[in-house]
Amino acid sequence: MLKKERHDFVMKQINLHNRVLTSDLVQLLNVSEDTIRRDLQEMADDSLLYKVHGGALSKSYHSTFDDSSVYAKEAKINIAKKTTKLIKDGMVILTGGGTTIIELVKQLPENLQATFFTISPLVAVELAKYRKVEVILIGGLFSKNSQITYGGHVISQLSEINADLCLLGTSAIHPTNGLTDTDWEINQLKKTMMSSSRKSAVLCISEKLNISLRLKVAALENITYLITELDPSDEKLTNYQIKNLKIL
Amino acid sequence: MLKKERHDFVMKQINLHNRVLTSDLVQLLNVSEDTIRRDLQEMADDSLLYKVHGGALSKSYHSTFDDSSVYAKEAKINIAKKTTKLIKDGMVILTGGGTTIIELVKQLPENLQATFFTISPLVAVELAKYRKVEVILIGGLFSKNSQITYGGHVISQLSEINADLCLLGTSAIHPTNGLTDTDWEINQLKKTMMSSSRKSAVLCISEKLNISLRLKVAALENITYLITELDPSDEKLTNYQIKNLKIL
DNA sequence: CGGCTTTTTGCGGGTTTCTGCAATATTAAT
DNA sequence: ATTAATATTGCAGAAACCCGCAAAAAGCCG
Repeated sequence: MLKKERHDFVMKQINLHNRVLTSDLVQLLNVSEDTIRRDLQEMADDSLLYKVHGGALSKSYHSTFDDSSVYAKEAKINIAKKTTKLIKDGMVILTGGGTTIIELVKQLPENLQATFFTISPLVAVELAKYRKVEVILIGGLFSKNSQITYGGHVISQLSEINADLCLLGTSAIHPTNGLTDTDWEINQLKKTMMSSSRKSAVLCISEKLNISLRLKVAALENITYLITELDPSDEKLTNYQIKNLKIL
Repeated sequence: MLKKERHDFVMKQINLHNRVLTSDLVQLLNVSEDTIRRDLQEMADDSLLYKVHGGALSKSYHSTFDDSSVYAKEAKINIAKKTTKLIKDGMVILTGGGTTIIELVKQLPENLQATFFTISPLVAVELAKYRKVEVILIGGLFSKNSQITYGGHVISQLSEINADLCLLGTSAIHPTNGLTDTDWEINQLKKTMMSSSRKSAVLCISEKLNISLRLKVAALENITYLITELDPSDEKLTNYQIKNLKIL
């Protein structure tokens, strides 16, 4: 293995995962730690990556820190962390799009082994960073607004899936009106996704609570998990305490 | 063993394995290390390969990863601008993935009204910025390496399309061996895409010229346009001047 | 053909690069 | 504060490299 080949390999890993661990590289490339460290050092000198204790990070990842533009990021990370507990090895999961879901994907455990169906290209790209995760992107018309695929073709493919868990972002949720939305297409998609999954989890920042929109997606009774950044005992959630709905 | 013969031998090895070791060549060709080194040095001067400590690497291999920074980008923008002239309102276009294609999409005229089918989520996201462009993302298994969808499902959907123009990035192109690739899946995809389109354009930075890889995608005769950053009259392109292939 | 130049090739010896080891210091985490 | 993981530093052997030289091979010309 030539030095340059190692460097290329490292770059590939970094572009893929946004980070590398020294110890992983030692195993993968079968050389000593010193060699890896020297490699990383050199590449850092060429400012191809950002070296840190234990490995290295993607340069772009650090400089493109306008991730902060994601609204209510803290809350979403909190939600994401709770949600990961629902996800076990071997599961088949169906997901929509949205920043909340993307945040969730970033929080998944490194070695998760699962199958994800998604209608969101961005979620697919993010999921692809996990080695043991199989990603199936459901194709169809591509929506400019919501950055997901939609239309009859998508619906028909979704309806053929049999997933363990369905992860949905939220437009609005209300104690009596349940899950609602404004866009008819998205409404259809969400309905289909829920009926294709045994269980469904609704990821919802607290601001979306107690809002009701025009189109009904599902009644509270048909949701399995409601996940917010609040403590499950928070008083804002008392109205949602019904049988069959687990609040996390 | 004449020098020229050695050089040819080295090129063959490099096209096959993407790399050679000085020590291997010494054994295989039965000459001294110095001779090999001199050979590699000369070939590197002619920029036929990339010389490193211990051997040499394929030019294409090397440039795939990290050279996407500045120099290649200029070339890609140049290619993109030429390619936009092929694209007219009302066309149905099929595209693959890759940075060259992304660059192209960024250069499209603001008010283009066309239909794009693509297997690349990133291309889809980029295309979605154009108001009058309809984007259909073809779904299927999602490849972690190449960031495109692939597999039987994709192939079967591609084969149902009837496009006006097919835009392909290039792994390697060669005067006699035509368009080639290393990955079997991608090979299949490109073949299908070409047969689903009336015309096909190959976007190719000049570094990828005169390189031949293992799997054949198409003969030069079956390509409609070859687009590089060079002037069409550049001598590097003379070997590609055949009937039916328009060089831009 | 015989001398002349040029090219090619191998060799010796000195230099640089690469890589792993060991001892020591630093950092992260509990 | 203690411990385990990770970094740093210097070193040494091996491998690869570079440079100049000279012999052999090939080309050139009268």
